Amino acid sequence: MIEIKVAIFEDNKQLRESLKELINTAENMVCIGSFPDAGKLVRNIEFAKPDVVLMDINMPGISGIEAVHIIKEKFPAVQILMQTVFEDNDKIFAAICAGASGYMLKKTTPRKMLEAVEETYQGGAPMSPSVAGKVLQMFRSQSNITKHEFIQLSVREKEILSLLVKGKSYKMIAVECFISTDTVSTHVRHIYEKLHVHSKSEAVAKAIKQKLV
Amino acid sequence: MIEIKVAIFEDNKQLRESLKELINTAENMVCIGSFPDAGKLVRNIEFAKPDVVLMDINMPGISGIEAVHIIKEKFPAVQILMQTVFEDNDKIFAAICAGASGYMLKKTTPRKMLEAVEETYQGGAPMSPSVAGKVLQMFRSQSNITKHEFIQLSVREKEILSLLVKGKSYKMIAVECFISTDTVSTHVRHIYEKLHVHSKSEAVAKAIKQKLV
DNA sequence: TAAAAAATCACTAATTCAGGTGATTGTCGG
DNA sequence: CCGACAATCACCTGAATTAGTGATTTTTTA
Repeated sequence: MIEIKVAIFEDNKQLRESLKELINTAENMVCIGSFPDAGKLVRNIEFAKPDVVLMDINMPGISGIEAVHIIKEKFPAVQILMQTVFEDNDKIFAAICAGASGYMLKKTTPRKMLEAVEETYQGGAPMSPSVAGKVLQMFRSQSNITKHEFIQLSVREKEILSLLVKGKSYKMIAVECFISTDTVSTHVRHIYEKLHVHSKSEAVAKAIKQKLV
Repeated sequence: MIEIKVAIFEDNKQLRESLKELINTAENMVCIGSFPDAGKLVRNIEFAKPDVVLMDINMPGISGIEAVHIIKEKFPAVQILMQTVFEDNDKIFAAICAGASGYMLKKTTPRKMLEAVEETYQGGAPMSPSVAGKVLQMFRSQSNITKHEFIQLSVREKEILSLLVKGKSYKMIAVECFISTDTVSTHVRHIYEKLHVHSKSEAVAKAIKQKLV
C-alpha cells in the first residue's frame, strides 16, 4: 500500500491540527508536515517531499495563491488542493490559473476531504460542487456561444471600438486616427446603433464578450 | 421530505433500468420517467416535470448535447447531469456550453451518483474529478493572462464594478445600491486606483479580462 | 486597543460623452 | 447614373463622468 504524503499549510492552528489528524487517520495517507504560513516554503517542500499539498487560500504573509505559483514553478509534480471558506470568483480563478488542482470549501465533510485528497493524488480535480458551478459559469461567460447576432462593423468602426476597449478617450482616438473628435463621436454613435447599446461601458463589455476585438 | 424528481435519458436498456432502480432506492428521490431517446423530448419533460435530468451524452437520434440545448431553452430551471463513458474534451466543452450542470462518468459508483444528483438539484456542479481536471485545463489554456495581478476590491467595490460592466450609470447604480451618486463616484475612484486605470472603459475591460466580475 | 480600510456623503470644477442635425466626399454594385 | 453606405467634419446641448478636497461612521485588522 502506497502512502500519500500530504503537507498542510493553514494558519488556523486548530484547523491545522484537526486536518493533520484527519489525514493520519486515513490508512493510505500520512501528514509529513503542517505549517502555519508559507515562510520557508521551498525548503519545507524540498524537505518533506509531499505528493499533495493542502493549501489555505488566506494566509498571513505569502498568500495561498502566491504559494501555489511558487510550488508549481519549483515542484510541478506536487498536486495542490486549495481550501477556503469563500467562493470568490476571482480567488477561484487566480488559484486555478496558478495551478491548483482542486478547490474545496472548508465546510466540506471530513470524509469528502479525504476523498478529495485521494483524487487529487490520482490527478483528478476535486471541487466542491458550488465551486465547480462557478467555474462552469466563468467558462461559459468566457466562451460566448450565444452570439446569434451578426454584427457587421466597418473596418474603421472596429478600429475605434478596439481603442475604446483600451480605455482611450475620444480625443486620444482622434489623435491616433488622425480624425477629429466629432468624427470619432459619429463613429461611436454608429457602433452603439449596431451593438444596440447606449454607453461606452456597454459597448466595451459587448466587444470583449463577443470577441469583436 | 422533498422528493427530487429525476428523469433519465439513456439508450442502453440495462443501464437505464439500473439507474432507475438506483434513483428509486434513494429515499429522497423518485424517478418520474426514463426514456431511451430524446424523441418527444419536450412533451416528456413537460409531462414529467423533473427537477433533475440524467442525460446520456451519446444517444441515437437527437444527441444528448442537443437535448440539453433544447431543455435549457424551454425549461431553464431543470438541472441537467450528463453521463458518459468518454472523457472527450470536445464533448465536455459542448455539454457545458449547452448548459449542463454536472458531468459524471458512467463508471462512477452508485453512491457518488446519488450524491451528484443531490448536488445537482441543489445548484452545484458535480463533476468526476478527471472531468473537472479537463475543464481546468481548458480553462487555463483559454485564459491568456500570464501574470495575474492580485487585485483586492472590497465587496462594495466589486458590486459597483459589476454594475459598471453592465453599462449602468452612476445614477442607476446609486438607486440600486441605495447610496448617493457622490458615493458611487468615490467608490469608482477607489476602483480606478486599485485597477490602475483612469476611465470606465478601462475598468470594464480589465474587470472582464481578469474576471473580477 | 489603536491604526487602517471600507463605506458613506457633500461640494466644486473641468472634461467628456450621448444624441441630434446637417453636410461633403468617395466607393461600390445594380 | 443613382442609391446606399462608409468615412469624414462641424455645431450644439444637456447630462454624465472624472478628479480634488474634506469629513463621519463602521468594520477590520495588526
